[in-house]
Amino acid sequence: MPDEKKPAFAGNITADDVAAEAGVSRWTVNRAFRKDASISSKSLEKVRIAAERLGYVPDLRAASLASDRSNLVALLIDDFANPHKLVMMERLTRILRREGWDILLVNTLDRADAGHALLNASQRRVDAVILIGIQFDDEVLDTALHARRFRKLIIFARTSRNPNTISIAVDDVHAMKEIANYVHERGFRRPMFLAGPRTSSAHLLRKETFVDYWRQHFGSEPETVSVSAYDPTLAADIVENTLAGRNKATLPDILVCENDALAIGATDVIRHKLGLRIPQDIAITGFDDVPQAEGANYRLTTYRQPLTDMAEYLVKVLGSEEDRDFDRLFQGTLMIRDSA
Amino acid sequence: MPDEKKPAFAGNITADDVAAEAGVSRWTVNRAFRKDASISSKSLEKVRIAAERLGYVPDLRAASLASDRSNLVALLIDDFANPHKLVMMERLTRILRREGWDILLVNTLDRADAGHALLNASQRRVDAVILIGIQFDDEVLDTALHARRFRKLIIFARTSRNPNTISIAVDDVHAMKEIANYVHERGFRRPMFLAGPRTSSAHLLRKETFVDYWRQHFGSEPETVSVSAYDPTLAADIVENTLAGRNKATLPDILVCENDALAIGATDVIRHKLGLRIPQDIAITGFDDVPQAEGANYRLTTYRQPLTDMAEYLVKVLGSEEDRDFDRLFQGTLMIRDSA
DNA sequence: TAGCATTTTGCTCCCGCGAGCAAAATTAAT
DNA sequence: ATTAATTTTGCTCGCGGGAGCAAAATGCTA
Repeated sequence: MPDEKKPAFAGNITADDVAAEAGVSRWTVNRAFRKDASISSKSLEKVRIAAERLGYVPDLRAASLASDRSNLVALLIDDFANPHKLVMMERLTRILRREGWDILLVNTLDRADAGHALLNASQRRVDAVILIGIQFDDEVLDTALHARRFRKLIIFARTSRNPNTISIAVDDVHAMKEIANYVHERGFRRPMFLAGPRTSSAHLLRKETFVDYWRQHFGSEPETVSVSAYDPTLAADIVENTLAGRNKATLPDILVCENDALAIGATDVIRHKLGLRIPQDIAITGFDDVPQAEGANYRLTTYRQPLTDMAEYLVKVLGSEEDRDFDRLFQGTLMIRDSA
Repeated sequence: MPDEKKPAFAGNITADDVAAEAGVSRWTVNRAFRKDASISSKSLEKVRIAAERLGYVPDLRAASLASDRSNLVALLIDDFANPHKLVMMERLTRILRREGWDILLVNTLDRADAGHALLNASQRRVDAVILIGIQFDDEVLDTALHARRFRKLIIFARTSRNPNTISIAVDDVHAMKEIANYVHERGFRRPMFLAGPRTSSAHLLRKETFVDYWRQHFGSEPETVSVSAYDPTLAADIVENTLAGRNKATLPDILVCENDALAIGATDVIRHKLGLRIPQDIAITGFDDVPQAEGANYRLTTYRQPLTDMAEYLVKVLGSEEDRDFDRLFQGTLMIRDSA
């Protein structure tokens, strides 16, 4: 007694069924669903009609198993408190899907979990792994690569020193020098650098570049403070503790932040807890250009990463057979707004 | 001439290789990697060692093909401008992964794309589809269900009237009544309701509930305004256009927003463009309790959804064989802060 | 219309693993 | 020690489709 009111679970319709219905062989049916296959328009039409009637769609697991191509990429991500992650995901998922790539999303809980996350992806036989998390330092990457079961490992929006990876990122060194120059030009003299987690080796680049460049060109040694995650809430706490009780003389005149997540947290606390005005009492710069940076509330001077270009480049890399590893740096744009 | 400096692509090691290495049969190797299988601890150990040496991990595509269980769920999402989506994704991915579910992420570009997105998921033979997008109205759902090739269709964080779906959501009706009562108690008399897209049939519930309840209990008819997406930037524009030029008498005394994304955009523009104080000149309430709602900048009075409980319930539903469809409503919590 | 080149179709043999059963090995009971 | 009960192991067959080749069908030329 079939349950009429509920749509049936149609998982068991196979190419053989369609073949029988259309009066062709199974292989002709499969060819009808492959874009490069040689098939006459007549049988294509017959198959289309039969497939439509039966509600058939090819099984990508089986296709993947037989062809050794999954058309799946794993996206390993963490750091969900950072609003920029949402932007990156949107851009990547949109462009990858447009090019026919499906995405396996893996939330990498912490550094110890990174290996499991990679293993997870391996078992699905993904064609490539894209890392947009921050937990993947060189040590983790090495063990991951040891047991690599995917063709490409791509680090997105972060530079990597590891020779066996492909990295697609903005040119941090160039960017931070541009920021440093801008800050100095605008007359700021006592910058403080607000950095992310110390463990995040790749991002150290921004801090190091800024501090070294400032020291060499403008003499003084900038103060630096570190937050244990790219989380506005944590940044707010640290900034409050660091700056509370300072007076005009001891307060930095600008807070240069490693990214917008930190800058946003800092802005909130500086205005509402410390009661200071931005940029008059203290200016702020960020990095990433998240959507809210442009809004009326923050008007944050920041550095825009060309995410769309980077994502387009990523799909090009995925499509190419070239398996030589390399890095690719993009140039961003300084977005000057009211905060500095 | 093997390339020594680069880790090999180890995709071709199969259970047969491990079997030969360990001196057992292929099936014993596979059993060693299944948790419910009957295997002696001696051969388990032998297999573990051999697998470790060869770098073997089972192929989940093949396992899925043979067992008709993929342990994969598709997560269909859109509306990336809404910060609450990031929170939902974090919670869902964390809990699903903990329970052994892998996630296929699909960015549903627009309403017309919804069908393709579902098809996409079908072809990977996912065990279930989770919808956290807003594009899925009843019409789209019906065509989706027509060709259903997955066992469960779950609508998360939204109620659905469709009888063939499972929905897990917060009790919007109860919530909006609670908000309406609170607003009235605090002495507000001229609320304006800021709603999301008119097409989003499910969310209409919040607006309708608030407006009807207010009219019935407190006499007056609240003004309502609609924004075409849950995007703070768009909300800001609409609010500015709507409220600009109004004086004390014509200005609403409180802006009740359908969710925090709208409330945040409204807050920014009310403060920085219209130059009004919150809550003295105009108060604001939201819905969702996104992380920034608690921050020093917004201090938003809003309604918290019990996301963790909802996600835990979701994995329970996924695990059960029960395929009767049903809805489950959760009770949230009114978070009273400074904005109202 | 014959003769040949070119498409189109069907087929064999895999891809890597699981269900379910029969044979073998181990353990328990008498 | 012998037999029965139980666990462990190996095996056949199938999951749904792809690569690559041979057979069949079609198009083209003279």
